[in-house]
Amino acid sequence: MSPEKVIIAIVDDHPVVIQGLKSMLQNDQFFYIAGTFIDGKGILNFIRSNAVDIILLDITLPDTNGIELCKEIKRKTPHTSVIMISNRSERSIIMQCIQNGASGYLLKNATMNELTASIHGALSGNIVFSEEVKEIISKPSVKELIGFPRLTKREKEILKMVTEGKTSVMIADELFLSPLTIDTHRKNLMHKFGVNNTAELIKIAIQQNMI
Amino acid sequence: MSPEKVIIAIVDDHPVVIQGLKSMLQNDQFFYIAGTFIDGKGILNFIRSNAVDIILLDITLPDTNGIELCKEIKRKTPHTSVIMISNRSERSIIMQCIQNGASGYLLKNATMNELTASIHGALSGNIVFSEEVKEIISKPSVKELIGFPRLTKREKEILKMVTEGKTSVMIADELFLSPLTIDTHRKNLMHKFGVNNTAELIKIAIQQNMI
DNA sequence: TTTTTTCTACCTAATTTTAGGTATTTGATT
DNA sequence: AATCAAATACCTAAAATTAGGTAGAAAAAA
Repeated sequence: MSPEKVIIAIVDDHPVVIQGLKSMLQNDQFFYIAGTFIDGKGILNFIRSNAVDIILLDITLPDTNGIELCKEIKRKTPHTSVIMISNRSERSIIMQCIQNGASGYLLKNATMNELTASIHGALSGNIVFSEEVKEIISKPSVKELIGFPRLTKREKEILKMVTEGKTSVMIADELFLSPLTIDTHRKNLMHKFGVNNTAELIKIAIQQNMI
Repeated sequence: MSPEKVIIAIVDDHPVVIQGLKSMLQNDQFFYIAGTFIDGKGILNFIRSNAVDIILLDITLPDTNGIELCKEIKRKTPHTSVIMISNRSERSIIMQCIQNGASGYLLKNATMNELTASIHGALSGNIVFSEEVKEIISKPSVKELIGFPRLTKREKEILKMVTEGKTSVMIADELFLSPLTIDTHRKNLMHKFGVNNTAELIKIAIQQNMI
């Protein structure tokens, strides 16, 4: 491998997509595909001992979600650029990825030209979007203008359990915590979302894809 | 092209997926890819003047949905086998496809082996599924067995207001009813859905698109 | 190392929901 | 006219949530 090549890793749980990306990128002599992975564990393990320039990362993965994984990758190897490749077009998701250090966001219907252009763009330090994504982020909806609050790990965990219909006592049992602690977290969650009861909390959480 | 080759067409709105399928199938000397299409119009037009053995068909397409398209294809060219390729794993969707004449259903995380095996299987007149799909169709979910309950007009109205975060008192005020009446309706709603609290009620209602 | 955030846990009290019922009235269907 | 589903309203009592705090320990960031 000549040193001037761009080292690329692909993370996607769909073999077809991996194959597609690989075959698209192999046409370009400047790209070298160092590895392909079907889950988060695989890529995290790989970057511990291998330098990678670009990671093409799917949002939905079997063992974790791409948004969290992106954060993790940027924390461990900040010099690696992450380009998200997803079929989710919700603005909130795109924004979260950028927040977590992603250098770009492409929908899966992106063309080959968009893909290669994005990689070159990301290498130059730009944040890159496919055409469709650009449109989505350019017009924030009224709802999203408020922005959704940033939740802690624990809060996300408890929010999920609340949407599953579990009571504070049940959650406390499951997490080996005091029910009073769960109540505090619920209180904080409602305060962050600006709502007054569980019903609104769940509705917003589902609408914002936070669960 | 030698006549004994299997003539294949691919329909998917994601260039990456098309590329992936193509590159997977090109390794097999018995397969000939006659065309790739990103929408329903394209393939319908193509089969008017070209014989095709197998169509790999995505569920989600820009101009129509794969389920209807499958029906249309089978109506026009019954000798062509359609294999659905989708990332939707809902039992109801899979069943509809089979109903509409599909010869198989693969999830997008299917392996290359599953793909080629499915094509050969479909050519032999079998209906083929990837492993994961087999599991899904073998065990109907509890939810689907029960089916979702029939709600009365009033119940739907109150369910909607509950999901908006309104308390029984607020709803009662708005509808000029006793709060106790609202409680009864909520009780009946929960009973019909088989849940124990508002959280589960809302989650199910949203998931079933009842609100 | 210092600072800040997050997680933990408690207090009191009011409000709301949930679980068992029962029962009358209204409106449609037979 | 009789019947049945739907809508209304009530009873009691337990369980759960919500609102207003405070505060120490642990973890992460600066």
